[in-house]
Amino acid sequence: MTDDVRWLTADEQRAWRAWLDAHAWLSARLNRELQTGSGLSLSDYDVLVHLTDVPEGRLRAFELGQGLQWEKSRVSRQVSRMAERGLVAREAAPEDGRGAYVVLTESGRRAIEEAAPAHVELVRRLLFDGLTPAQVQTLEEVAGSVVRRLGKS
Amino acid sequence: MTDDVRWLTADEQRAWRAWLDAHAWLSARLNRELQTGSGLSLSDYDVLVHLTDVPEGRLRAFELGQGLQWEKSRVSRQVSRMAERGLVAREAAPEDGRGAYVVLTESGRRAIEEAAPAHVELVRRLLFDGLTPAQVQTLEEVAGSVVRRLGKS
DNA sequence: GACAGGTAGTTGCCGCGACAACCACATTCC
DNA sequence: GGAATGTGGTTGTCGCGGCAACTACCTGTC
Repeated sequence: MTDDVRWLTADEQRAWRAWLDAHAWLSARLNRELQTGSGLSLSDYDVLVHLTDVPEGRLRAFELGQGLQWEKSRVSRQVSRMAERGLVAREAAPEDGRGAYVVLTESGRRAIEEAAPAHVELVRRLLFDGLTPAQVQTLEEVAGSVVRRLGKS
Repeated sequence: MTDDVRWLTADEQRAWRAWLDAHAWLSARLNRELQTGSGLSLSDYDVLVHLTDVPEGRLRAFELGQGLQWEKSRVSRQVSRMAERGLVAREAAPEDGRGAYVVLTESGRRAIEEAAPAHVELVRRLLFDGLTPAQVQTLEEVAGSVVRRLGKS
Protein backbone atom coordinates (compact mmCIF):
# COMPACT_ATOMS: atom_id res chain seq x y z
CA MET A 1 0.00 0.00 0.00
CA THR A 2 2.35 2.69 1.25
CA ASP A 3 5.71 3.30 -0.32
CA ASP A 4 7.94 1.84 2.33
CA VAL A 5 8.45 -1.43 0.49
CA ARG A 6 12.07 -2.47 0.38
CA TRP A 7 12.38 -2.98 -3.33
CA LEU A 8 15.27 -4.92 -4.79
CA THR A 9 18.48 -3.17 -5.72
CA ALA A 10 19.67 -3.37 -9.29
CA ASP A 11 22.19 -6.04 -8.33
CA GLU A 12 19.58 -8.07 -6.57
CA GLN A 13 17.18 -7.82 -9.47
CA ARG A 14 19.82 -9.00 -11.87
CA ALA A 15 20.80 -11.88 -9.64
CA TRP A 16 17.18 -12.87 -9.10
CA ARG A 17 16.30 -12.79 -12.78
CA ALA A 18 19.48 -14.63 -13.67
CA TRP A 19 18.68 -17.35 -11.21
CA LEU A 20 15.16 -17.82 -12.49
CA ASP A 21 16.40 -17.84 -16.07
CA ALA A 22 19.20 -20.25 -15.35
CA HIS A 23 16.92 -22.68 -13.63
CA ALA A 24 14.26 -22.49 -16.30
CA TRP A 25 16.72 -23.10 -19.10
CA LEU A 26 18.68 -25.75 -17.30
CA SER A 27 15.77 -27.87 -16.23
CA ALA A 28 14.13 -27.55 -19.62
CA ARG A 29 17.32 -28.70 -21.26
CA LEU A 30 17.96 -31.57 -18.86
CA ASN A 31 14.39 -32.72 -19.21
CA ARG A 32 14.47 -32.63 -22.96
CA GLU A 33 17.79 -34.39 -23.21
CA LEU A 34 16.73 -37.07 -20.75
CA GLN A 35 13.45 -37.54 -22.56
CA THR A 36 14.89 -37.95 -26.02
CA GLY A 37 17.94 -39.86 -24.82
CA SER A 38 16.26 -42.43 -22.65
CA GLY A 39 12.53 -41.79 -22.55
CA LEU A 40 12.66 -40.71 -18.92
CA SER A 41 11.42 -37.45 -17.47
CA LEU A 42 13.27 -35.64 -14.71
CA SER A 43 10.65 -36.87 -12.28
CA ASP A 44 11.11 -40.45 -13.42
CA TYR A 45 14.82 -39.98 -12.98
CA ASP A 46 14.48 -38.62 -9.48
CA VAL A 47 12.28 -41.48 -8.40
CA LEU A 48 14.70 -44.01 -9.81
CA VAL A 49 17.64 -42.31 -8.11
CA HIS A 50 15.91 -42.53 -4.76
CA LEU A 51 15.08 -46.17 -5.26
CA THR A 52 18.58 -47.14 -6.33
CA ASP A 53 20.00 -45.30 -3.34
CA VAL A 54 18.38 -47.73 -0.98
CA PRO A 55 19.11 -51.42 -0.44
CA GLU A 56 16.59 -53.72 -2.11
CA GLY A 57 15.36 -50.82 -4.22
CA ARG A 58 12.11 -50.62 -2.30
CA LEU A 59 10.56 -47.76 -0.38
CA ARG A 60 7.21 -47.04 1.18
CA ALA A 61 5.38 -44.46 -0.89
CA PHE A 62 5.40 -41.93 1.91
CA GLU A 63 9.16 -42.31 2.38
CA LEU A 64 9.66 -41.61 -1.27
CA GLY A 65 7.50 -38.55 -0.87
CA GLN A 66 9.57 -37.28 2.03
CA GLY A 67 12.80 -37.83 0.16
CA LEU A 68 11.58 -35.96 -2.87
CA GLN A 69 9.59 -33.34 -1.00
CA TRP A 70 6.56 -34.31 -3.02
CA GLU A 71 2.86 -34.25 -2.23
CA LYS A 72 1.45 -37.69 -1.72
CA SER A 73 -0.89 -37.26 -4.67
CA ARG A 74 2.08 -36.49 -6.83
CA VAL A 75 3.86 -39.58 -5.65
CA SER A 76 0.82 -41.68 -6.26
CA ARG A 77 0.32 -40.53 -9.82
CA GLN A 78 3.96 -40.61 -10.72
CA VAL A 79 4.24 -44.17 -9.47
CA SER A 80 1.14 -45.12 -11.45
CA ARG A 81 2.62 -43.79 -14.66
CA MET A 82 5.95 -45.46 -14.00
CA ALA A 83 4.31 -48.74 -13.07
CA GLU A 84 2.43 -48.76 -16.36
CA ARG A 85 5.75 -48.50 -18.13
CA GLY A 86 7.29 -51.21 -16.02
CA LEU A 87 9.92 -49.04 -14.34
CA VAL A 88 8.63 -49.74 -10.86
CA ALA A 89 6.03 -51.98 -9.26
CA ARG A 90 3.63 -51.50 -6.40
CA GLU A 91 3.49 -54.00 -3.58
CA ALA A 92 1.15 -54.14 -0.62
CA ALA A 93 2.82 -53.66 2.75
CA PRO A 94 2.31 -56.75 4.92
CA GLU A 95 2.97 -54.85 8.16
CA ASP A 96 0.58 -52.00 7.44
CA GLY A 97 -2.68 -52.67 5.66
CA ARG A 98 -2.85 -49.15 4.27
CA GLY A 99 0.64 -49.01 2.98
CA ALA A 100 2.27 -49.65 -0.38
CA TYR A 101 5.83 -50.28 -1.36
CA VAL A 102 7.31 -48.91 -4.52
CA VAL A 103 9.81 -51.38 -5.89
CA LEU A 104 12.46 -50.88 -8.52
CA THR A 105 12.11 -53.39 -11.35
CA GLU A 106 14.92 -54.81 -13.42
CA SER A 107 13.82 -52.68 -16.30
CA GLY A 108 13.82 -49.61 -14.07
CA ARG A 109 17.35 -50.33 -12.92
CA ARG A 110 18.51 -50.77 -16.46
CA ALA A 111 16.82 -47.53 -17.48
CA ILE A 112 18.59 -45.40 -14.92
CA GLU A 113 21.93 -47.06 -15.41
CA GLU A 114 21.72 -46.20 -19.06
CA ALA A 115 20.46 -42.68 -18.51
CA ALA A 116 22.72 -41.53 -15.69
CA PRO A 117 26.06 -41.05 -17.44
CA ALA A 118 24.75 -38.69 -20.10
CA HIS A 119 22.67 -36.84 -17.56
CA VAL A 120 25.54 -36.26 -15.18
CA GLU A 121 27.80 -35.31 -18.04
CA LEU A 122 25.32 -32.67 -19.12
CA VAL A 123 24.98 -31.23 -15.63
CA ARG A 124 28.72 -31.04 -15.46
CA ARG A 125 29.08 -29.42 -18.85
CA LEU A 126 26.31 -26.87 -18.38
CA LEU A 127 26.96 -26.01 -14.78
CA PHE A 128 30.12 -27.11 -13.06
CA ASP A 129 32.63 -26.85 -15.89
CA GLY A 130 32.01 -23.11 -15.87
CA LEU A 131 32.52 -22.63 -12.15
CA THR A 132 35.49 -22.31 -9.84
CA PRO A 133 35.49 -24.39 -6.65
CA ALA A 134 34.83 -21.20 -4.71
CA GLN A 135 31.76 -20.50 -6.79
CA VAL A 136 30.50 -24.02 -6.21
CA GLN A 137 30.98 -23.45 -2.54
CA THR A 138 29.07 -20.17 -2.60
CA LEU A 139 26.31 -21.71 -4.64
CA GLU A 140 25.81 -24.28 -1.96
CA GLU A 141 25.82 -21.63 0.76
CA VAL A 142 23.28 -19.52 -1.05
CA ALA A 143 20.96 -22.40 -1.74
CA GLY A 144 21.40 -23.64 1.80
CA SER A 145 20.51 -20.26 3.18
CA VAL A 146 17.27 -20.23 1.23
CA VAL A 147 16.29 -23.66 2.42
CA ARG A 148 17.01 -22.73 6.02
CA ARG A 149 14.99 -19.55 5.75
CA LEU A 150 12.10 -21.41 4.28
CA GLY A 151 12.18 -23.74 7.22
CA LYS A 152 11.33 -20.98 9.69
CA SER A 153 8.38 -19.43 7.90
CA MET B 1 28.63 -47.33 -21.12
CA THR B 2 32.23 -47.49 -19.96
CA ASP B 3 33.29 -46.18 -16.60
CA ASP B 4 35.03 -43.02 -17.69
CA VAL B 5 32.09 -40.82 -16.81
CA ARG B 6 33.15 -37.76 -14.87
CA TRP B 7 30.79 -38.11 -11.94
CA LEU B 8 30.16 -35.21 -9.63
CA THR B 9 32.36 -34.64 -6.61
CA ALA B 10 30.74 -34.62 -3.19
CA ASP B 11 30.84 -30.81 -3.14
CA GLU B 12 29.25 -30.59 -6.52
CA GLN B 13 26.54 -33.05 -5.61
CA ARG B 14 25.70 -31.10 -2.50
CA ALA B 15 25.62 -27.83 -4.38
CA TRP B 16 23.49 -29.30 -7.14
CA ARG B 17 20.97 -30.86 -4.79
CA ALA B 18 20.87 -27.70 -2.71
CA TRP B 19 20.14 -25.63 -5.77
CA LEU B 20 17.34 -27.89 -6.92
CA ASP B 21 15.86 -27.96 -3.44
CA ALA B 22 16.12 -24.23 -2.96
CA HIS B 23 14.42 -23.52 -6.22
CA ALA B 24 11.66 -26.05 -5.65
CA TRP B 25 10.86 -24.71 -2.20
CA LEU B 26 11.20 -21.08 -3.12
CA SER B 27 9.01 -21.18 -6.17
CA ALA B 28 6.42 -23.30 -4.40
CA ARG B 29 6.32 -20.82 -1.58
CA LEU B 30 6.19 -17.75 -3.79
CA ASN B 31 3.47 -19.30 -5.88
CA ARG B 32 1.38 -20.22 -2.89
CA GLU B 33 1.76 -16.86 -1.25
CA LEU B 34 0.94 -15.02 -4.44
CA GLN B 35 -2.05 -17.24 -5.04
CA THR B 36 -3.61 -16.87 -1.64
CA GLY B 37 -2.64 -13.22 -1.29
CA SER B 38 -3.83 -11.90 -4.60
CA GLY B 39 -5.22 -14.74 -6.68
CA LEU B 40 -2.33 -14.58 -9.12
CA SER B 41 0.00 -17.36 -10.14
CA LEU B 42 3.69 -16.78 -10.74
CA SER B 43 3.01 -16.99 -14.45
CA ASP B 44 0.28 -14.39 -14.21
CA TYR B 45 2.67 -12.20 -12.29
CA ASP B 46 5.43 -12.55 -14.85
CA VAL B 47 3.12 -11.64 -17.69
CA LEU B 48 1.88 -8.60 -15.85
CA VAL B 49 5.42 -7.49 -15.02
CA HIS B 50 6.37 -7.64 -18.66
CA LEU B 51 3.33 -5.67 -19.69
CA THR B 52 3.81 -2.97 -17.09
CA ASP B 53 7.46 -2.62 -18.11
CA VAL B 54 6.48 -1.35 -21.49
CA PRO B 55 4.77 1.92 -22.41
CA GLU B 56 1.08 1.55 -23.19
CA GLY B 57 1.07 -1.85 -21.53
CA ARG B 58 0.73 -3.67 -24.84
CA LEU B 59 2.91 -6.26 -26.50
CA ARG B 60 2.63 -8.55 -29.45
CA ALA B 61 2.19 -12.11 -28.24
CA PHE B 62 5.48 -13.25 -29.75
CA GLU B 63 7.35 -10.40 -28.04
CA LEU B 64 5.90 -11.47 -24.75
CA GLY B 65 7.04 -14.99 -25.55
CA GLN B 66 10.58 -13.85 -26.26
CA GLY B 67 10.74 -11.82 -23.07
CA LEU B 68 9.56 -14.70 -20.96
CA GLN B 69 11.35 -17.42 -22.91
CA TRP B 70 8.04 -19.20 -23.34
CA GLU B 71 6.68 -21.43 -26.06
CA LYS B 72 4.08 -19.75 -28.16
CA SER B 73 1.49 -22.30 -27.10
CA ARG B 74 2.20 -21.46 -23.51
CA VAL B 75 1.78 -17.78 -24.18
CA SER B 76 -1.45 -18.41 -26.03
CA ARG B 77 -3.02 -20.44 -23.28
CA GLN B 78 -1.79 -18.23 -20.47
CA VAL B 79 -3.22 -15.18 -22.20
CA SER B 80 -6.53 -17.00 -22.71
CA ARG B 81 -6.82 -17.76 -19.03
CA MET B 82 -5.84 -14.26 -18.03
CA ALA B 83 -8.21 -12.72 -20.55
CA GLU B 84 -11.07 -14.73 -19.10
CA ARG B 85 -10.31 -13.21 -15.74
CA GLY B 86 -10.06 -9.73 -17.18
CA LEU B 87 -6.38 -9.20 -16.40
CA VAL B 88 -5.42 -8.66 -20.01
CA ALA B 89 -7.22 -8.34 -23.32
CA ARG B 90 -6.42 -9.53 -26.80
CA GLU B 91 -6.45 -7.13 -29.72
CA ALA B 92 -5.96 -7.83 -33.39
CA ALA B 93 -2.88 -6.25 -34.90
CA PRO B 94 -3.86 -3.83 -37.67
CA GLU B 95 -0.44 -3.98 -39.31
CA ASP B 96 -0.18 -7.79 -39.37
CA GLY B 97 -3.22 -9.88 -40.08
CA ARG B 98 -1.82 -12.86 -38.18
CA GLY B 99 -0.80 -10.94 -35.12
CA ALA B 100 -2.39 -10.27 -31.78
CA TYR B 101 -1.61 -7.73 -29.13
CA VAL B 102 -1.84 -8.55 -25.47
CA VAL B 103 -3.00 -5.48 -23.59
CA LEU B 104 -2.90 -4.77 -19.89
CA THR B 105 -6.33 -3.87 -18.54
CA GLU B 106 -7.05 -1.53 -15.68
CA SER B 107 -7.93 -4.50 -13.55
CA GLY B 108 -4.65 -6.18 -14.48
CA ARG B 109 -2.69 -3.10 -13.52
CA ARG B 110 -4.47 -2.89 -10.21
CA ALA B 111 -3.82 -6.58 -9.56
CA ILE B 112 -0.07 -6.33 -9.98
CA GLU B 113 0.23 -3.09 -8.08
CA GLU B 114 -1.45 -4.76 -5.17
CA ALA B 115 0.52 -7.98 -5.42
CA ALA B 116 4.01 -6.64 -6.01
CA PRO B 117 4.94 -5.28 -2.57
CA ALA B 118 4.24 -8.49 -0.70
CA HIS B 119 5.88 -10.55 -3.38
CA VAL B 120 9.07 -8.52 -3.43
CA GLU B 121 9.13 -8.46 0.34
CA LEU B 122 8.99 -12.23 0.39
CA VAL B 123 11.78 -12.64 -2.15
CA ARG B 124 13.86 -10.30 -0.06
CA ARG B 125 13.11 -12.08 3.17
CA LEU B 126 13.64 -15.59 1.85
CA LEU B 127 16.59 -14.91 -0.36
CA PHE B 128 18.47 -11.64 -0.12
CA ASP B 129 18.25 -10.93 3.58
CA GLY B 130 20.35 -14.03 4.15
CA LEU B 131 23.07 -13.12 1.68
CA THR B 132 26.10 -10.86 1.67
CA PRO B 133 26.60 -8.56 -1.32
CA ALA B 134 29.46 -10.82 -2.39
CA GLN B 135 27.17 -13.80 -2.37
CA VAL B 136 24.61 -11.94 -4.44
CA GLN B 137 27.35 -11.12 -6.89
CA THR B 138 28.48 -14.74 -7.11
CA LEU B 139 24.92 -15.92 -7.52
CA GLU B 140 24.57 -13.72 -10.54
CA GLU B 141 27.87 -14.94 -11.96
CA VAL B 142 26.92 -18.56 -11.52
CA ALA B 143 23.49 -18.14 -13.05
CA GLY B 144 24.95 -16.07 -15.84
CA SER B 145 27.50 -18.75 -16.58
CA VAL B 146 24.80 -21.35 -16.94
CA VAL B 147 22.77 -19.21 -19.30
CA ARG B 148 25.81 -18.50 -21.44
CA ARG B 149 26.70 -22.17 -21.59
CA LEU B 150 23.20 -23.07 -22.60
CA GLY B 151 23.43 -20.59 -25.41
CA LYS B 152 26.23 -22.51 -27.12
CA SER B 153 24.78 -26.00 -27.11
C1' DG C 1 -0.18 -13.03 -59.53
C1' DA C 2 1.00 -17.66 -58.25
C1' DC C 3 3.58 -20.56 -55.55
C1' DA C 4 7.18 -21.74 -51.83
C1' DG C 5 8.65 -20.98 -47.62
C1' DG C 6 8.47 -18.71 -43.28
C1' DT C 7 6.02 -16.65 -39.19
C1' DA C 8 2.05 -15.75 -35.65
C1' DG C 9 -1.14 -17.88 -33.13
C1' DT C 10 -4.48 -21.69 -31.64
C1' DT C 11 -5.59 -26.27 -30.42
C1' DG C 12 -5.25 -31.41 -29.23
C1' DC C 13 -2.88 -34.46 -26.59
C1' DC C 14 -0.40 -35.89 -22.88
C1' DG C 15 2.42 -35.56 -18.73
C1' DC C 16 3.03 -32.79 -14.50
C1' DG C 17 1.61 -30.62 -9.96
C1' DA C 18 -1.42 -28.61 -6.00
C1' DC C 19 -5.46 -28.95 -3.33
C1' DA C 20 -9.35 -31.11 -1.49
C1' DA C 21 -12.35 -34.98 -0.86
C1' DC C 22 -12.42 -39.51 0.05
C1' DC C 23 -11.47 -44.63 1.58
C1' DA C 24 -9.16 -47.87 4.35
C1' DC C 25 -6.68 -49.10 8.01
C1' DA C 26 -4.16 -47.79 12.69
C1' DT C 27 -3.95 -45.79 17.05
C1' DT C 28 -5.55 -43.76 21.14
C1' DC C 29 -8.51 -42.95 24.76
C1' DC C 30 -12.48 -43.97 27.44
C1' DG D 1 -14.47 -53.05 22.41
C1' DG D 2 -16.09 -48.89 20.31
C1' DA D 3 -15.82 -43.95 18.99
C1' DA D 4 -12.63 -40.24 17.75
C1' DT D 5 -8.62 -38.99 15.61
C1' DG D 6 -4.68 -39.75 12.67
C1' DT D 7 -2.09 -41.58 8.74
C1' DG D 8 -1.19 -43.75 4.03
C1' DG D 9 -2.88 -43.71 -0.53
C1' DT D 10 -5.98 -42.79 -4.48
C1' DT D 11 -8.84 -39.95 -7.26
C1' DG D 12 -11.32 -35.62 -9.17
C1' DT D 13 -10.56 -31.21 -10.68
C1' DC D 14 -8.13 -27.60 -12.32
C1' DG D 15 -4.13 -24.86 -13.81
C1' DC D 16 0.44 -25.41 -16.04
C1' DG D 17 3.79 -26.74 -19.81
C1' DG D 18 5.96 -29.11 -24.15
C1' DC D 19 5.40 -30.97 -28.69
C1' DA D 20 3.24 -31.45 -32.95
C1' DA D 21 -0.36 -30.46 -36.16
C1' DC D 22 -2.99 -27.04 -38.14
C1' DT D 23 -4.83 -22.34 -39.92
C1' DA D 24 -4.05 -17.94 -41.53
C1' DC D 25 -1.26 -14.65 -43.13
C1' DC D 26 3.11 -12.51 -44.83
C1' DT D 27 7.27 -12.27 -47.84
C1' DG D 28 9.86 -13.55 -50.96
C1' DT D 29 10.96 -15.34 -56.10
C1' DC D 30 9.83 -16.22 -60.66
